[in-house]
Amino acid sequence: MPYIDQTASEFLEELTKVSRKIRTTFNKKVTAHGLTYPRARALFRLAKKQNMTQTELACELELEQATLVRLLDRMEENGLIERRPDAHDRRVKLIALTEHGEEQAAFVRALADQIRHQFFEGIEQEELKQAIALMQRISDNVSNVEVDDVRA
Amino acid sequence: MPYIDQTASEFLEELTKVSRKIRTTFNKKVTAHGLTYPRARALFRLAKKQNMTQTELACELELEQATLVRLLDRMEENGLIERRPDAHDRRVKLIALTEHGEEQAAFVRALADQIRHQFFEGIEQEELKQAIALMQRISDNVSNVEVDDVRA
DNA sequence: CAGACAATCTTAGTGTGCTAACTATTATGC
DNA sequence: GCATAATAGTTAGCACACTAAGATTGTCTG
Repeated sequence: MPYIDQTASEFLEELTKVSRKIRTTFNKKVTAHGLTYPRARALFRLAKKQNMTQTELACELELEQATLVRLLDRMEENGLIERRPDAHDRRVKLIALTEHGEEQAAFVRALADQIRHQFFEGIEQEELKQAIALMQRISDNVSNVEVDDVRA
Repeated sequence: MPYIDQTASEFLEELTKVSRKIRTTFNKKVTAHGLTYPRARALFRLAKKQNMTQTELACELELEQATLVRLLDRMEENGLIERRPDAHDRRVKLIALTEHGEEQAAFVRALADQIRHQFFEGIEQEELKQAIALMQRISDNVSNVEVDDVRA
C-alpha cells in the first residue's frame, strides 16, 4: 500500500473517531435537558430561520427527510418545536420553535460556546479554515462518486 | 459571536457532514456483500491481528464493548468471524476471521483502495497529514473535557 | 379536465452508537 | 480462604442514520 493510501486510511479513521467523540461528549453535557447533538443542530437552524418546511430543514442539515421526521417527533414530544400547517399547500408543515424551544436554543448556544473553547483550545483559526476547505473538497469528491454510480 | 467561534461552528458542521457522507457512500457500495463501514473497520483490524479479545478490539476501534458485541453478533451471523474460547481465562473470547471473512477482507481492501482514490482525488498527502494532526489535537482536547467532568 | 407525474411527509425495518445494569469468572486483600 | 473488587462479555433500552415503500396533496400535460 503506497504511503498516500496509508495516510488516507489514517485520515478516515481519525475522522470517524473524532466526530463520534465530539457527538458523544456533547450529548453527555445536554442529556439532562432533553437535548442531543442532532437536536441542537436543528435548534440552531430554526433559531436563525423560523417556519421552514421539513424539506428545507432536511436539506440544510443534510439529513434524509425520514431521519428528520423522527428527530422532529421527539423534539415535539419534548415541547421544543411545533408543526404548523401551511396555508397554501396542505402537504407542507412549517416548523416553529416554541417558547421553550427558544429558551433551550439560547441555553445550548451558551453551552456550545463554552464547549467550543475547550474543544478548540490552542487551535488557530487558519488551521480550521484549511481543514474546512479540505473537508469540502473531499465532500465534493464523495458526491461525485455517487453520481458515477447513478450513471453506471 | 467572534470570528473564531463562527469558524469553529463551521468546522463541526463540516466534520459531521463529511463523516456521515463517507460512511453512507461506503455502505451503499458494500451492502450487497453483507458488509458495512463499521464491519469493514473491524475486518481490517482482525486481518492484521487475529485472536484478539473483544476488549482489545473495542479498544483499537474506540468503541464501547456493548457496541462491539452486536457488531460481532452480526458478523458472526454473516459468517465473517468466529468467537473462540480462551484456554487460560474462561471469561475471554478470542475473535478469529473465518475463511469467508478473509476473502471479504481482501475484497473490501481492494474496494477501499479504489474508493480512496475517488474520495481523495486531487488531495495532497501533506494536507491529510496536517488534518490528521489537527483532529488528534482536538480529540485530546475533547478527552480532557471528559476528565474535567469527572473531577467536577 | 383527467390521468399521470411530482412533491411532501410518514411508516416500517435495519444497523450502529451510547449508557446502565446483569452474569460469570478471575484477582485481591484482610 | 473467603468476601470483596475488578474484568469480560452480554442484555436491554434509547437515539440516530439510512433505504424502501406508502398516503396525501399539488402540478402538468395531452
